[in-house]
Amino acid sequence: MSLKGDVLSLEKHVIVPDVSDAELAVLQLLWDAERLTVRQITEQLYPRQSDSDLATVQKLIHRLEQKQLVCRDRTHFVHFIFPQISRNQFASRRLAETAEKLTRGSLQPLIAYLVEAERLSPDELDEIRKLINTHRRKK
Amino acid sequence: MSLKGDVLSLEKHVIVPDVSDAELAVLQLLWDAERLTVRQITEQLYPRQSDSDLATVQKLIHRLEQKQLVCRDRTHFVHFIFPQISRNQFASRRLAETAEKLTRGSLQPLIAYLVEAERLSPDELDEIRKLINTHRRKK
DNA sequence: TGACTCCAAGACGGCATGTCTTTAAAAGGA
DNA sequence: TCCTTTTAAAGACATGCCGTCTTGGAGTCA
Repeated sequence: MSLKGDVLSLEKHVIVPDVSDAELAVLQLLWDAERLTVRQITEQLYPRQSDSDLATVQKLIHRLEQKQLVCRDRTHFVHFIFPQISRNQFASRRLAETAEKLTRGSLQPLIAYLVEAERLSPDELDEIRKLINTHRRKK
Repeated sequence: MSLKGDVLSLEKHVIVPDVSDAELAVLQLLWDAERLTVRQITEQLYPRQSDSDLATVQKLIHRLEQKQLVCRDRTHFVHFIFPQISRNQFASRRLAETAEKLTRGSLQPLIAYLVEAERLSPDELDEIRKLINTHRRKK
């Protein structure tokens, strides 16, 4: 598997709004399933599935919709919810923004940590090495 | 300058509490200055320097102290405030925690983004390459 | 028609955050 | 010494966000 993908086509400086824990839980389900109904999401997050649980998920979806992170198919009575951003895009943009805030732009500490703390497999390290090399040649 | 340093001695899974924007502003000053008094911090963050501004900074320091991110030298009437964690440690741990939360452990997207989006200078890329190489040799 | 499901809107308490007030103690100058 | 200023500490407060819950209206189906 390659490290490349939709991450490559990212435009810079696109601000992605932050999300709460509950909102993130909804997004995670959507990223795994591609599209879900509010009931399907509630089934997985709130086993009780009470009326208010359904309403809670509706509210979370509504807020995610306002943030342009999900969208609805409203053609039918029961709406389908779609993620409007990929997990990779969301993660990388949020992380880049956080890094900017914490280190004033220097991303060295994070990379060093990731490499040294053995959070990356040998294969991943190899992929990164290749990425860096091809990137260097382009300059 | 080397990428290595205190980052290398990180223990894994050390949770670092998140901080608010105002708290981070205080930390940034402390990281630049090594140690400061509450008044010195207030001078830079609140030009007015009113009584309540002083108190606000006191409160921020107090909360940072509870989070073990700063400590006080209380031997004199006017306390000196010290950072208890380096900028690199704080940034890398917070970023790693965020990455864990967003990508469920896979850190590939982030690395790929950082490399491709040209958020790293040639020097930084070179440092990372060296890090990876020495790390591979150790295995 | 009646029972059920869904969506939308609003209300609500809890919590974090930044600000402000107050009090007591210490410091420093006249 | 006395008085003023400065500091630290504690608490009160408004605001906004977050997750939850209730309600009302519309659509679906037996």
